[in-house]
Amino acid sequence: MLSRLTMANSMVFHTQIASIMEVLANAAVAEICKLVDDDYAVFRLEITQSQKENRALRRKLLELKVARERAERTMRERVLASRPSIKIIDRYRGIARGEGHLTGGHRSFVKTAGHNTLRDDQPITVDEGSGTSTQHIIVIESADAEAAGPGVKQETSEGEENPLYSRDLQTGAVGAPPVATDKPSAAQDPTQHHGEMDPSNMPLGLEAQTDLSRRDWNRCSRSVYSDGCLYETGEGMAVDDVKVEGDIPPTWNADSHLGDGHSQGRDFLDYRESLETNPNVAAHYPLHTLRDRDPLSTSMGPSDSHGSVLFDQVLNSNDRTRAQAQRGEATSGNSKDKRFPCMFCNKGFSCPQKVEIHQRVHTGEKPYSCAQCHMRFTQAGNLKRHQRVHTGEKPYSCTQCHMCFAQTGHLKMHLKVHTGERPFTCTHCGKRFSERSYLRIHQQKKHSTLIASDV
DNA sequence: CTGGGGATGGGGCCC
DNA sequence: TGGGCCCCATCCCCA
Repeated sequence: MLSRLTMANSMVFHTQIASIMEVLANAAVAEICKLVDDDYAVFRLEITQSQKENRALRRKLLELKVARERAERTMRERVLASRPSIKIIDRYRGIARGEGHLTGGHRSFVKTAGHNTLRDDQPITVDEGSGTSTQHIIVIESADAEAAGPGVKQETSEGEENPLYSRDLQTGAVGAPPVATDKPSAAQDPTQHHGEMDPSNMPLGLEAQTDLSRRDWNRCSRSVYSDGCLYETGEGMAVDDVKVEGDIPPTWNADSHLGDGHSQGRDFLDYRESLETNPNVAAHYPLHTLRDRDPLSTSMGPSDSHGSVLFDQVLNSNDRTRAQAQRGEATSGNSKDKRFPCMFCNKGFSCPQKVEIHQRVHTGEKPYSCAQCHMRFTQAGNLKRHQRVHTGEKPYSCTQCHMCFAQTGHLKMHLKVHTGERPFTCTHCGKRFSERSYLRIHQQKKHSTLIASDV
């Protein structure tokens, strides 16, 4: 009886143990499930956020492409309006519509602003939001052979004739050669020593830039940026280290111009804006390569009254080039002696260094900085000349009076005061001026309507 | 008219 | 000898 009772108690005990174990196990499982659910919820939240970010980035990328296409179309229309017989169909149009692919078809080079090592078919890495992508930038080219009129040479793939040396494409309707109404006679005009250049033969840029010409330039050009630069701070000369492989060019360094009265923050923005509306540049400098260099991202400070200086320079550079061409000063890209073309405007130069210097007009790079005032210059000679401002040196003295000048050109101008030389004659009223700029100002003030009608 | 700076071309030097 | 590199003169524009 006693043993039976003991056995019964034992069974009850075991039953209770089993029950407790089951409860504990259920509790453990429930806790584990709860943990899993919590983690899953967090995981889902993260995924959702990532998806949102991806959508936002995709939308941003699309907006960039649309904006780029719109800017290019605008400039293309302007170009076509000025050269109605030339039609240019570019591939970006197809890209923006999703008809093309950045990596397909013809490939071309891309030059990131501020660094000159160029190679054909060189991929670039663009930051388009969260990630990076490697793209081959397509040079705008005439893709629609039927659209192009007779005589219009289209850019073609590698191995074809270098359009830089081809004048075939220059058959568009262009204006008559400019009439130099503000010029003195050839014998009088001191500017007539420049080479001849029919402005109508200026390469359009959109069509003329070819892989062949670029290779020629690449082959012959060196990268000054990879050379490093010297400092002559002791003499007030300083040259920045301009190794800018894919980085912000020194010109746009945040520490270069903050508060010095020559902030280039907006300069660059304006410059970029000009590039975005400049078909010559836009064809070679895709906007994202420029946006990657947005100085705002480098904490560039706000601009000042000088902010649009570079903007004007860059915007006016093409105008100035055009004006020089009209004066017969621009050099031809097809000359044997001018076989190094600017990748922006196709203007030819005799050696790679000239191209390097010239292209600073477009890139805004100013590697030479003054140690006294932080002014920056594209050329060492200009910096050297500038430093006379600080030294007070005026080595050019007038033999007729006590005047001294820091620049020889100023002395030359000044001498006309004594000689009375006035070689520039207004064709409208006959008034004579010692300098072309005076004549131009005079005509703008007095004969603006006549000038407009001349054009 | 002066002064400062942008930009180009020529020429000399060096490798 | 030719090309790269650098310096300088020069023209030009603009304030």
